[in-house]
Amino acid sequence: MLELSFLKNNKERAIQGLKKRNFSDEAIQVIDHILEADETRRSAQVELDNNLAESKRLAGEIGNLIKQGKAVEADAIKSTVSSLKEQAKDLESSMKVASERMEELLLTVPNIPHESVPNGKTPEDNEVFQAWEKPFPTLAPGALPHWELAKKHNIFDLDLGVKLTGAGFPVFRGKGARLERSLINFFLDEAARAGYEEVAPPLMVNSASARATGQLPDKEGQMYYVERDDLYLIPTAEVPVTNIYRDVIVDEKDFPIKMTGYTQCFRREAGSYGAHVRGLNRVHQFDKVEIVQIAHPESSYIQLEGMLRHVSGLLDKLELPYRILKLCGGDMGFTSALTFDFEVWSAAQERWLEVSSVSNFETYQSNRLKVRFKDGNKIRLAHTLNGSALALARIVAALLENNQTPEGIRLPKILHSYTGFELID
RNA sequence: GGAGAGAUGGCCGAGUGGUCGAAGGCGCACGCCUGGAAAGUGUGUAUACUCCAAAAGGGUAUCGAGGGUUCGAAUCCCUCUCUCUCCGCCA
Repeated sequence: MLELSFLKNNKERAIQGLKKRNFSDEAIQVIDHILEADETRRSAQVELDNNLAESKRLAGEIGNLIKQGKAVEADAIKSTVSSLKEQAKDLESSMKVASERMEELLLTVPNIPHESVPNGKTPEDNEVFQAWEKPFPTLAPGALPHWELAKKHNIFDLDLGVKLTGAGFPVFRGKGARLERSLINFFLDEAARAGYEEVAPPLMVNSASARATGQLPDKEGQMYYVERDDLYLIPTAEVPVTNIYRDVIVDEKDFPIKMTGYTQCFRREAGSYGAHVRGLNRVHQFDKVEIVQIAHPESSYIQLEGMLRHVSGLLDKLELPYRILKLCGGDMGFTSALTFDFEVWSAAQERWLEVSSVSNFETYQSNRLKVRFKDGNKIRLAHTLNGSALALARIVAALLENNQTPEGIRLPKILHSYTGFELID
């Protein structure tokens, strides 16, 4: 949620930002509506505050009069207070109506894109920030997509997942399960080396947490919901890990706060079916190591660059061809100010697969989370950032496809000590 | 799941209807004292919204959450949540 003060003081910038997100002129008027609602709320509050102050003063007077035994005078004032109280009810409700309307509208406004975000409407308009300069792996004729390789080498089984649970829940087996676990350990070890504190959070969160990181109300349909206990299965570790700092006033000395967490992620992915989601390309449950930072506003973009380097390093070590995209205004997530996507080349499918999304949310998320720090006497919102480092399922897909040989799948060197084998045959 | 006890500021802990955003202590910050430190001592030390051009200084709300009684609630009543103890169940 944007800060109201930002809209008040930087209205023109906000308008330009929404234009970059392809808001129509009509839709942009939401800003005026928000400011109007705020104006209404404020004037109602001033009146209410004055009313309550007067009631309080009179109530104190009544106390004194009663002590002095002047019951008649006290009763006279009581009726004044009662009528003040009647007015207060009305003022309170109009204040509530206005502030609810304001918040409702404010929630419909996405984050203002960073100035470097390219214009555009669709994924085709994303800017290639770092291209892959080296050659792609060349596969022997008859190379298989990863779902075929999975069957051949007994790495994972989607049909078995259907039996146990339903479509989109892969069952990893044998060396496939070991590969999965190896990648998790590798990613966590690398994150620890880069200074991220490891966190093993709950896989279910309450609605307050889901609201604070922005999954509610926007993405309610994307999360699995356990009605009986009013809990949501997390779609990403970002939710519980970032919420560690909900309502916390951070000591400035502790910036940047760096945390990493491995979790399974659960996504309903309602309405996405078809060939492009075959195999591990899109599943309901997958493993992911997430990196999260809470940073000082002045240095959050430096931290973002560090996160990009971290993710690049992982892909380099896994010897996977990848490129980095800077997302355009139309393709960026609702809450993000600047997002870079990492895509690995999936050689048999001959397509790029998104394996990481690294974003700076500036204060958009922290405004709902209330992650703040003291800047002198002022309390300011911190910046939050996060990125996948990395999402497992698609990495596995690319590793299988790119490294297939007639003898089997040759794993990159970095994984050998984790897996205990070099070849999946 | 059953029975009981409890929830107050960064922490501990007073406060059972009036001037209580809340005693006292600890912690923390700054000053005095000291050669330096400890001890001692003085001052300050919540958050949100809001008034004021800003600062200074006001106002309102907040004592787990929500509702109610009352002129007035941390204090009384109701609902919910959470924590602790005992029992039951159980990786």
